[in-house]
Amino acid sequence: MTSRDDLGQMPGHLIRRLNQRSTAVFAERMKSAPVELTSVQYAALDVLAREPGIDQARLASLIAYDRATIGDVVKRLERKGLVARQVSEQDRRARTLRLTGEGEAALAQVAPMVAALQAEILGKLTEAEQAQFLDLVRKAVEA
Amino acid sequence: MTSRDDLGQMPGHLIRRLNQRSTAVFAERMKSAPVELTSVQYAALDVLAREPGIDQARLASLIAYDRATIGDVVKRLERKGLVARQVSEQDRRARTLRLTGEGEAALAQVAPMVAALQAEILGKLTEAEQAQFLDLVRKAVEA
DNA sequence: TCAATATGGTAAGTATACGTATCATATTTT
DNA sequence: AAAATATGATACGTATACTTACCATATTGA
Repeated sequence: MTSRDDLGQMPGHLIRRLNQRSTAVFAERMKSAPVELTSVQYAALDVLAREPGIDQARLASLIAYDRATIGDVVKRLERKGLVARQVSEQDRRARTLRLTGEGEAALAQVAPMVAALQAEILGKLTEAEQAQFLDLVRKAVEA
Repeated sequence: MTSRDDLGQMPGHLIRRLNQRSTAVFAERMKSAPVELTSVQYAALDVLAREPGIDQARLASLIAYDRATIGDVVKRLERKGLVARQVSEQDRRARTLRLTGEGEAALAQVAPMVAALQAEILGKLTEAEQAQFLDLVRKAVEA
């Protein structure tokens, strides 16, 4: 054929397709949720439940996004009434973030669904393979 | 702590971060390339070199994207002068795609860099682990 | 053959994602 | 304290990504 490597064997391509599958499964399952969230929005709510009062920069660093992206995500969560934003008293540049009551409720309702859907993302693998895979990914993205 | 699963252990989150690393490595290496391509643009060129004359729908299916996304990708490649688009004679709805001379040259220059960068994406893993990882991903995204 | 259906492409809308620049405010350095 | 630097947030630009709707053209079926 050609001397070029097959695209379908390249890590980058395979990883992209797996991520695609992951987001597709997430979106599909969320269709039947009381509050429809994207996976990024869920991640943000999850972190804010654990660490209320952090600012956007810290939120971004905790879920590994850049500030610009998180700004928009938070804006949408605020518009949905799930997150409240407030100018920090210690640092007037920063906005501290908190879940609203509605945000807490949404997270509580959605969390079990999200936990359940995780296995489906790797549904083509046996349980042993899933565990192995997760070990490898954790190592691959390690700081 | 809480009863919720740790985000950092969830497949979806880990896969997203790995994909993030993958695209970051790609973009970083491309900065020193003669023609700067995104990974999707590279994938499109690669497929068109192997199968000249296919239309956008077929291209989309071969690299696992939807038609709308590929439409924009092709538009940008056409604007860069790397791909030529032509109304199909067999099917007037379809546009057949071909690399231009410039597109061929760009692909030839970039292909070795792309092949080389793949190992870096999984650079935190040993070679044996990389092979293992790829086997698992291939199985996970299998049709 | 003509209606029903399917398919290729585009348009519009939404949501990521990131780089760079800019502004406001903090912190550090001199 | 003034200057230099760093940092939080936003704005803007570019590029994915996917859904739904729509138009044009093909194919299928009655």
